[in-house]
Amino acid sequence: MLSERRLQVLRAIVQDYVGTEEPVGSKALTERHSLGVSPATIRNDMAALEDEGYIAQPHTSAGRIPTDKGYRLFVDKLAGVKPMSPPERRAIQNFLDGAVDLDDVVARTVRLLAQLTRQVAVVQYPSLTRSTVRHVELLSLAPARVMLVLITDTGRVEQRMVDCPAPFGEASLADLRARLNSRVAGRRFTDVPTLVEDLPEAFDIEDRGTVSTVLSTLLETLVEENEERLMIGGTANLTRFGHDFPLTIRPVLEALEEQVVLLKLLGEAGDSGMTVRIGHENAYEGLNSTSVVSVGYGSGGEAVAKLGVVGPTRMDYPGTMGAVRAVARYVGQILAES
Amino acid sequence: MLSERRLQVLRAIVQDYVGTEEPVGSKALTERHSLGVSPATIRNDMAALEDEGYIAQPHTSAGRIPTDKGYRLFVDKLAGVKPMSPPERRAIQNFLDGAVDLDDVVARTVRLLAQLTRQVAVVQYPSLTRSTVRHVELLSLAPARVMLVLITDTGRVEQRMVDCPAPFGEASLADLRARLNSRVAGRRFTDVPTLVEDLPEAFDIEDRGTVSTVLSTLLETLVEENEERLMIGGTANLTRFGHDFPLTIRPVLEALEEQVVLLKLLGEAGDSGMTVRIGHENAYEGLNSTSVVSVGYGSGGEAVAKLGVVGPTRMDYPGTMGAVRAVARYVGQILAES
DNA sequence: CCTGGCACTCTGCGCTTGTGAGTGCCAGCC
DNA sequence: GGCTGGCACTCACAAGCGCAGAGTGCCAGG
Repeated sequence: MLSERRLQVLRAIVQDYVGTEEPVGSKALTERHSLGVSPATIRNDMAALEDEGYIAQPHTSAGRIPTDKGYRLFVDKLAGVKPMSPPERRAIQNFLDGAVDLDDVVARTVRLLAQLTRQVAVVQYPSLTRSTVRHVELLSLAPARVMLVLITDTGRVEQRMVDCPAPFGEASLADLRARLNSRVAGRRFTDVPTLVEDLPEAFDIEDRGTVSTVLSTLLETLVEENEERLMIGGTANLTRFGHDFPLTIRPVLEALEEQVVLLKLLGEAGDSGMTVRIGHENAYEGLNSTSVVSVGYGSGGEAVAKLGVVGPTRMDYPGTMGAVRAVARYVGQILAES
Repeated sequence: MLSERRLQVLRAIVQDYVGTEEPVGSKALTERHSLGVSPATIRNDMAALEDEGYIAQPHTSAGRIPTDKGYRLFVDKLAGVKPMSPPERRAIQNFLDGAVDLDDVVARTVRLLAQLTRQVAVVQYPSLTRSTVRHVELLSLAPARVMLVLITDTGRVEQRMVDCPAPFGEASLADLRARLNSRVAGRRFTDVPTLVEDLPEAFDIEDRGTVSTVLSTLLETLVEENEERLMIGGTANLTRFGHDFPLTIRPVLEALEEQVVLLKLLGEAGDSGMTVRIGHENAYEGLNSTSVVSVGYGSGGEAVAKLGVVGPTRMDYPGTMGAVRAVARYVGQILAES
């Protein structure tokens, strides 16, 4: 177990390193923090911290930098979440309030997060599977061609073309529309399959094929869109990384383009509360030198999707966590209102 | 006027420089291209080309590299568009054919373009203003709350909530829906305002307020969405730029995040045919060391939006132009089918 | 108008050296 | 037992130097 002072030393190292981006030595530490002991003592503490794996030296006879394990301890025990200041909160709210539709909400959220944290922001669109159906609309575009439009409670809209096996009258279409909506409107997406199971039986034999086709397209939409969408922004902030660019930045950009990777990343994060994944804690190799701070957001008490930021392991954790939490909270409010 | 051989020399310089990324000297030129003259002669030609501003030396006594003006001449006079090979064409078509909806078409196009050109790809969503209305749907969600859904011929869907000044019956709504569609379905977006101008007059006095509200929301949607959306991809390819990263890559990433800048960029490009903007020809400062190759695409003969790639001025112009043209062509086909 | 030759000018690389920050360890002090 | 000052040691990094190589411009001759 580490003594209180050694924890203080670790905290000081993390703070200084985050600020200066340079390995921090024992002398500098005593000068910048009033620890009440001499550099030599700090050196002993540092040696102990290094033995335990919390800090490391880039080269012999250089200062120390925190390891992933060191950051982990810092985040868990030594640092809180820095709340946003009232003016910042107002700015967030004002900025998000101007959104006109879901796309706009997501786009604004990404921009906001990227600006606040000066890092790369990732925002997942509200997930279909956890949402409920607001309305299903069917439009006849041609005698045997129907457009299916699905509207969710979060304002998301999906549409699909359906080629019917047989012509389908306007009256039957209206009938199907009415029956469909009375069954699924307001229900969760996951419940839809069982709710519509026996629907074809209510129709004349010649329409059943078409009804089945429409329904299976609807179910497909639910499943397919389960591969959810997301939006990223602030990639220019990557250039603030170390100056050892190409090697660092490349895999990160690649990871960001692979939405699958990102979705998995967000998915793995805990369902409630904020999750911080530091360096090698990220399963994806390209993100081994980055940290991901993520949190769920939602219109009610329940999370419908996640958002977060990706930045260097050497980041301002309290500030970043504060910004992420605040943004998630306000986005949830906006969604609840619309 | 430049002699034929000097043009050949310029072409050779561009090709070699694009290939090797290093300034090319007179000796190397004679070795790699059979120009039939000695290095000394080439030197004279180079001096002439430099006087005319087509090439430049990074430092005294280094090889030459093409200037923006040099690339311009190369693109205009010395190089054609390199057509895609049949297997490549098939691959493009196969890849795009798998798309399930408009978002997917755009997403796949971006990926494809980025992979083919190994550069940053930009694809604009089919523009609303140049599209036609396929259908307008009105849904009553609450007595005084209507959802407006606009579906375009390119498959794009926009929706808006409308808060009505007075409760609006299901019958009136159906009436409005029918009248609205009979007027605007199949018409161009730009024509809609005049087409619906006198519509409120056809309704009872108590409904007119609501009808006007709905219509003005519709018109707003048309205008607002005129600020069009786009998707970008392949930013990881930026890391293949020079090794003088931070300075080069940063402004480019920033430009790519500013959709406004990109839209302007695409907008400025000629409406028909392929446009190549080289280096300083780009109005936006951050893109002064990049070239943009763009072209319109559309479902019919007419362009509904544009797509293109952003890369270093030192790019393989014939290959890039070939890829951009081929992709645009196939995307147009896909859109026409759906 | 082309060519070969020649002197000149740079950049880039490898080498050496010096400096400074930082460490580890030890003996002494409280 | 824990803290402190002192001391020798290690390395990364910057500066200075010399050298090789690539490339140029120019000129005289074919």
